[in-house]
Parts: sequence; C-alpha cells; structure tokens
Amino acid sequence: MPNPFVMKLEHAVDLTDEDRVRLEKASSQTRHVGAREDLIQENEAPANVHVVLSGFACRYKILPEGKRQIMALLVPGDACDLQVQILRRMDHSISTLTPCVIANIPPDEIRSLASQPRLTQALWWATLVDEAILREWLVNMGQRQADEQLAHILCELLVRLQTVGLARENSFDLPFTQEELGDVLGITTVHVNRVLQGLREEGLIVLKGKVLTIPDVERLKQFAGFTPNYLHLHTRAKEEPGRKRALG
Amino acid sequence: MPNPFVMKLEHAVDLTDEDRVRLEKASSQTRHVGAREDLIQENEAPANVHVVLSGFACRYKILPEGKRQIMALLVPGDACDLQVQILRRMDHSISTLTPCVIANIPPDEIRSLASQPRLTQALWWATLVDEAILREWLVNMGQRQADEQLAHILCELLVRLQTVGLARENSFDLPFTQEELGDVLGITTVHVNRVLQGLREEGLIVLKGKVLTIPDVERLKQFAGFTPNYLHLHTRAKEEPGRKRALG
DNA sequence: CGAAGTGTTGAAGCAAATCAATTTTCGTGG
DNA sequence: CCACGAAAATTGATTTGCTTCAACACTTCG
Repeated sequence: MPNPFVMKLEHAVDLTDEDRVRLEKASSQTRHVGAREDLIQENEAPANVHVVLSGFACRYKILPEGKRQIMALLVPGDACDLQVQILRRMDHSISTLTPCVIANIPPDEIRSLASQPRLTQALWWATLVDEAILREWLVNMGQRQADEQLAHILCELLVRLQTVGLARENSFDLPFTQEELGDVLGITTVHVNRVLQGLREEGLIVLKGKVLTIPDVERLKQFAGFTPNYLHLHTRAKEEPGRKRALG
Repeated sequence: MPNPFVMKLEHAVDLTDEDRVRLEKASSQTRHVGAREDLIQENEAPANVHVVLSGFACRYKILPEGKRQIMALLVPGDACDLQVQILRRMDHSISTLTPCVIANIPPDEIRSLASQPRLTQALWWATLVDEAILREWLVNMGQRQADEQLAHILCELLVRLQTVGLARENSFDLPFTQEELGDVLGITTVHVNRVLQGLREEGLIVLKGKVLTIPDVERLKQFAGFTPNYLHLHTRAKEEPGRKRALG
C-alpha cells in the first residue's frame, strides 16, 4: 500500500529511494482514530507531528457563541504541526472528520529527517503550500458566492486527492456531512443543502451516496474560477524515469 | 531609528547583539517605493526577500471579474517571500498601500543569516505567525459579521503595531481608504462606511483624519472576540534588561 | 424497531450588495 | 493661496443571498 505522505512529497522535490525509506520508517508508528475525535486542542503544547495516512481530518476553531470554523481540510499525506518546536502552543484544534489512520512522528525523528536538506525542503514546502491554500480559501470566502465557493473546494479536493492516488479522473469519496461543509464555507447547513441542489440541477456535480462525480471537470473549474497554481505541484515528478523531457 | 524587523524578531527568540547587527546589516539595502506600487506580481519568480521597514503593504489576488481580495496586511517589520527558494512562483501579488521603505535581502544573505540556528528559528517563526494570522482572518470572514470583523482587524493592528513601536497605548495611524478596508474584509465600500459609522456611534472607535483611537481597548476586544494568542508573542522580551521578573 | 443524526423543504427576516447621487477631502498647478 | 479636478466619503432606495425558524422525511444503526 503506497504511503500518501511519500507520494505527496514527491511533488515537492526529487526524492531518492533512501529518502522514501526514511519517510516510510518515520511514519510507521500509527494509530487508528475514530471519527470526530480531537488529535490536539487549542492552547495545548504539541508533542508529536501527526500525519494523516487515511481518512479526513480538519483544523478548526470554535467561537464563544459555539460556532465552528473549519480552516483546513487534511487529507491523506497531510502533516500537522511540523513546526512543533517553533510555536509553543496551538492556536487552533485539529480533529478527525472520518475514522483515520494517523502516524505520530516524535520531534526527534523530524529533526533527524531534517538533517537531509532535501527532506527539510520537502517538509517546509508542505507547510508553505498549506499557507497558500489558506490564502486561496480567504479569497474564496471573501469574493465568491456560496455555490462558486463550494465548487472551488470540490475542485481543490479533486486535485489534492489525485496527487495521493485517492481520486479517479473525475470522482472521489466525499464523506462529509452538510454541516461539516457548512463549517468549511462559513454558511448554514440549510444553505449548503440548497447550494448542492443548485449545482446538481446545473449538472455540475453528481453526488450519489458519499461519492462525488464531476461530469465535466473543466466546466466546474470554470464555474468556480479554479486554477491550481496555488497548490505548487511541480509536475516534473510525473515524467517516467528514463524519459527525457526534450524527447518527450 | 530602531529597526522594526529586529524589534519584531525579538518576540520570537532571544537575540544576541551579534544577531541584531547581522539583521540590521542584512536589511540595510533599502529603496523607497510610492503608494500602490507592486513589489512583485502573481506568477513571477521571486528574486529577493522584501522586508517592510516603514509604511503599509499587502498581499492580494485579483479575480477575473476584477474583484480584489487582500489576504494580508504587511506592517513595518514584516517580511515577504522568506521562502523564495522553496516555492518557485508567486501565487499572489504584493503591493504597497502607502509609500514604503523596503529592504531587499538577496537569497544568499538569507542563507547566511540562517547559518545561525537562532535566526533560522526566528525567520520561520515569522512565517508561521503569518499563517496563524491567515487562519484567524478566515475565522473572521466565515463567522463574524462585518462590524465585528472590522473591529477584530483593528485590534490586531493595534497589537502588531505596538510590537514594533508604531502604536501608542490605544491609537495608531490608519492610512487606508475605505475601499482598501473593503478589500480586506470582503465587503463593499458602501458597507465599510456604514460599519465605521456604527462603530463610531457605539463609541467603540474614534477616527479623526487618518488616526484611529480606541477609547476602551478592552471593550473593543470584547466586541470583536479578539484574543491575541494567535500572534504568538512571547512577552518575555518585554522585561527590561537587568530587571528580574521576581522582583518586578 | 425506534431513536438519533442527517437531509430536505417552506416562509419570513436581515445583513450586505447594488445602483445612483451628492458632498467632502485632497492633491496639484496656476 | 485659491481654483480646479479627481479621489474618497457619505447618503438613500432597492434588491438579493443567506440566515433563521420550524417542520418533516429519510437513513443508519444499535
């Protein structure tokens, strides 16, 4: 079974076989976590780095009035708190959305990985892409209406899941409740429901059970104003070994 | 004249005098930039690290329809593109809002600074705090109404400017137009105007000329739901030299 | 089977957008 | 220093995207 953490970092740098082995080994201590369990809470001092190996998780904050904002969706391959050593306390919480397999990497292990500059670079790349995604989400919330916003998130998920081999050409598992989607978009569940219906009626998406299919990916991207540049996926990793670009 | 870049990083780590000298020297090559000029545009490959030494700048994206979302306000002491080496192309643009003095630090110089682990730590701290601010802005846009949102940004600016010595106890220069504030909050200028009037009528803020005064800081923070934990300011730097905490 | 969680629908209300003027401030050159 | 034009701020009337509240239906699973 391919390790999504390794698959993701392949998009950051050219990993060697040794790098891959080290990453696999570092993420080999895993635990299974049920749906809707906190991995860490706001104000805690983080101990380990977590890496999602399967399932979906999220970063979130709860306001005094009880409202929740989800600030990031974590999919397999995503790491949280790589920066454990630098910021002392969490300013937000992290929880699973579905049952997950989570790797726990102790800080020492991370430091050891980081002795290899290529891996340092890869890990910081992951952090910076997280930041770029946050910026795009901010644009999404500030400037787009709910239907475009939702479409945009779906386009992003398609691409992110494809890079770790968890989405097909135009479909993937979408196991979120409408309430969870609402907490991502900052809208009510009632409105999520209506927006989903709208997208379905337009033929932009098909949502059957928990599987999302996008009949015309280009059309949905167009509708959402989605461009994947902010994901910083260097597609050179796609070239097959032994094949030269100039001859391709 | 104190260097705001140094002042800011004092909040991240305990700098030595040598660190301070190195940072000052690294940011000594400056240039003056007029208001509303781009420092770098989306899709460009960044060459230098920029540090704002005076004035205000911002990160932003423009959508095809022409709408602009400001994703970050950069105040003196803030660096942009510290990660030059890692992400190849900008996924957003950076522009000044007011006339600015900008330090240009070549990548080599940054690498040289980073040979000192304390400074590496300080620079990454700055990047991670930027990310934390983004998360808070997302909460702001998703869950708070326009008046609370605006109040929240003002509280944040007060604190951030105080850490670089550019705000008094309860007031600071706010040289933005209402259009710019609208692009920060994701609302129209008309609504910014009405929201400002609301805050004034409530006595929460006084805005005369370009100077903002907050009559009761605690009250505004309360109204906005502002807590500064996400700015990760370790206040130990506040102690005066030679003065022991236990005796203070 | 029943209960809880999730999804769906309708009606009414509200925050913010939109459209369109008008006034005030500001920067610049005469 | 004033005059002018442009930018910024302000106001009013109308519309709309989304919320709120409330009820009901479907699904899932112990």
